[in-house]
Amino acid sequence: MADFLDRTAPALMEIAPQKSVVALRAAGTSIVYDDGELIHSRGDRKPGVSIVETGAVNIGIIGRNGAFHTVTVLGPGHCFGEHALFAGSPRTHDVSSIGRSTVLQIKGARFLALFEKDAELARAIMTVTASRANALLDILDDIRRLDLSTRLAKLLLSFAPIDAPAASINCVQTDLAFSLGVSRVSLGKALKRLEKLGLVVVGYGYVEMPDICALENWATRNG
Amino acid sequence: MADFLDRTAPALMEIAPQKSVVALRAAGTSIVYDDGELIHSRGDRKPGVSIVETGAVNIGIIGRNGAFHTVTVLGPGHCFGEHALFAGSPRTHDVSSIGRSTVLQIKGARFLALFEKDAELARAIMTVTASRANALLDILDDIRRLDLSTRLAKLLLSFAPIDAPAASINCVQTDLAFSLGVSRVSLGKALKRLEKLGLVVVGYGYVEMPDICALENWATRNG
DNA sequence: CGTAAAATGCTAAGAAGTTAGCAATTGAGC
DNA sequence: GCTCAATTGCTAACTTCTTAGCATTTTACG
Repeated sequence: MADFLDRTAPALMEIAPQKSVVALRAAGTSIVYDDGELIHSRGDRKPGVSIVETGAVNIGIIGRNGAFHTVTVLGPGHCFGEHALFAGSPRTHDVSSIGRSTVLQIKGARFLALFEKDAELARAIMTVTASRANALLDILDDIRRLDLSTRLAKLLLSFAPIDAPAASINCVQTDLAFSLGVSRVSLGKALKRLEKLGLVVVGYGYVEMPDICALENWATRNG
Repeated sequence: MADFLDRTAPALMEIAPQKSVVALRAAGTSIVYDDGELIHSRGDRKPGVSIVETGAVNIGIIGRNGAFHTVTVLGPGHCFGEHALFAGSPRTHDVSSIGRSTVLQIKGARFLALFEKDAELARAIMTVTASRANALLDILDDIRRLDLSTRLAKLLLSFAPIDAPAASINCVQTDLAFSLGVSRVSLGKALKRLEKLGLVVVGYGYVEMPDICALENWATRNG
């Protein structure tokens, strides 16, 4: 399940200039994590920036009942930990590995030193953070203003390749429900509403959007 | 109605070193706005950073029905517009003046030039943005995980002075409902629940927290 | 002081979401 | 090809929130 922050915001390693990428790699240590292994815990006070090199990581919170509430999933090139570093707060989320992953770990002080010297890196990390804040504000607005079907349509559209006239995405309803923060039952109902309107086709492990343009128009009309 | 981003995240002008503050003032133009005057519109593509000098501004979205959905209110020292500038996106919100306000307007290119030269300023704006992203993530998590009474308790606590044993805050229920994105009826019910537990006292235009510590404990137990 | 506006309190009907559980369908792997 | 786990579809009872409306209380101010 790739997710909104991974898609809505650019990856640090993709927008940073080559020389900054090299400097980051030199400043950190690559660590391999097994499936499910905990990378950081909420409350940790040892700040640092981590960058996914291979695989993917799950950012979320472990609730009191032990269930993991996923906030987002980050893939290669994406960074995390910079919020806590710059805000000076303890880590706000638990991070665990999805499958086997490689993560570049850079100590807080090292990263800040690079940030001070390298204005291009500074601008890149600022761009990532600003884009994420934007995405979060959007989601918050959507939750307040739009009904579930519309939010679902927007989520599905965010998975579609740009400029494609139609698309089919592989996903299970449980994950879609997670992303939107609702139950599977509610998500199923919302999907059915879209299906009745002819905007999507629901299948086992996939959702098709036969006319992305129509879906976009519908979502725009509602929001 | 001061609001969460104003309280949860530091103000740029307060954490930036004096010399950066001076440079920012020199780089921008102060403009005075009347009550309700529109400062920026959602969709604007002319990027720039704005800093509130006096008064306050309302960040929000004007819905299709014409109603203004407030996202946050920013007071003196706080900046806005940097998301759109760094993310390279059009402005995502409408900004209007609350009462008469003075806003320092800095053109995008000028701000970026300062950002490149002045690492301390870069760090300050990064700190503000990271703190805001943190706050937004927290709110999103809360919406998914906590019931309304608990979220209300956390909101009220965010208005209380630090380390005070008790507090009374001036606010109308309509504004609290807005902040939490719920109706006034639901907010009233949530307030009543807290009142029955003896955690708050509700009055006309104010809410008292006679025992902040007890309220904090209760909110923590629930979330 | 008296009045009007603002704010709160409350009700009722209905919409939407939740949990829990079970049946039916699909597909992956032996 | 069969089996079984994963996934989807659906129902029912329950909870929460919404809208709409009106009564009551409080405050501001002429």
